[in-house]
Amino acid sequence: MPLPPAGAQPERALRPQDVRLDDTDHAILRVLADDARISNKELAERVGVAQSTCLARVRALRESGVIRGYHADIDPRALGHDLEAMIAIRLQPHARGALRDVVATLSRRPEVLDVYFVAGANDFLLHVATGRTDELRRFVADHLNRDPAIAGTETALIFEHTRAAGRRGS
Amino acid sequence: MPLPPAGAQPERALRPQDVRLDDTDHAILRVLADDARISNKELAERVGVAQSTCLARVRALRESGVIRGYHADIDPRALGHDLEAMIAIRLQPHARGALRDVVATLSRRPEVLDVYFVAGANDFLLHVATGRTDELRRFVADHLNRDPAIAGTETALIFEHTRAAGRRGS
DNA sequence: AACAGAACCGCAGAAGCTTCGGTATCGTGG
DNA sequence: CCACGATACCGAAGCTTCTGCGGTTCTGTT
Repeated sequence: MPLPPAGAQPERALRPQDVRLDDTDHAILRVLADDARISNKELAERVGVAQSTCLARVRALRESGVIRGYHADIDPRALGHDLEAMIAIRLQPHARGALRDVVATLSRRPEVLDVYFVAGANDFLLHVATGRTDELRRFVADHLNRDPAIAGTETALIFEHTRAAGRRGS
Repeated sequence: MPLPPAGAQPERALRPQDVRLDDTDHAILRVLADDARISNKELAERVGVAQSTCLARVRALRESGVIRGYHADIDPRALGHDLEAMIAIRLQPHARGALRDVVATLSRRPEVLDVYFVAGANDFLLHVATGRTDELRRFVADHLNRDPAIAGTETALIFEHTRAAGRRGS
């Protein structure tokens, strides 16, 4: 993968789907997807390139947007969030234009983990985590049912959530 | 948070929901959730403790299971996965006992990103990413519809997926 | 075969990591 | 009220890693 020009970052010169990745890039991504805190030295050894080369590759992947970020995976239970749920939400037909605003507001709530905009009967899904059932009920009542743009919701409790193979570098 | 005894790791002495976290721990988690590749030195400065203390805290959080891992967030489009979907799956009533096996097999597929076990009409949700619509159709046909344990599926294409506030450290 | 451009490597100064001994704080029991 | 142990914190220092740079190799073109 070519390094970006030395001058000011193009920021978005090419979209991630247009970037050409070779085997070394794939190996780097696979390792970092599994352990983002690995040292550059060990990463370089594992993928079989020099440390300096490896560092340049990782930077290029980061700047081109292929790597969107590095995140610690925190157990929600440790934060007092023992309950997770997936909430499917339908908007009022006339309110579709306000979809972005509705979601932006919801995204700022600490209970909300992920937002999925979907096709079909529902407009988007909210992955949320709360302390207990009454807290979840309150979230749905106060922030969803009260909003006139929202036509309906369907809440499904999550018993368990696991990251699968695709998350660990195909 | 107390460090585990020097001897062999208890591995699971206490569950994440029982761990007591103080403000420093919360600050550490907040920073690491946002940028897992930050250096220990800078992390220590941001949360206002010595590097040595910070390192001990992070290790304790990791070993107690509060931090489940560190992962690079890879744009699926860079891997040739331009299409994401959420698939709701119902099992045959008599096949509920085999739920674990069904999911374990599916989890190994590179297309599968997340598995959510849920309550309600559906038994679990699959968050998947594939190259194109025909690849998604093939996945559903070959791995879901063909399985006799699976009673039905509902596929919803994902237009966009964003991480919300709860992912960035309450 | 000569050349240009890109990618890679090793090196070395700079920066960061991690262990260790010492200190402060807190709670308990004499 | 003080001695004591346990706990957590800090600073320092040796060791490791990081990272920019110049030189080299590789690849594809003319």
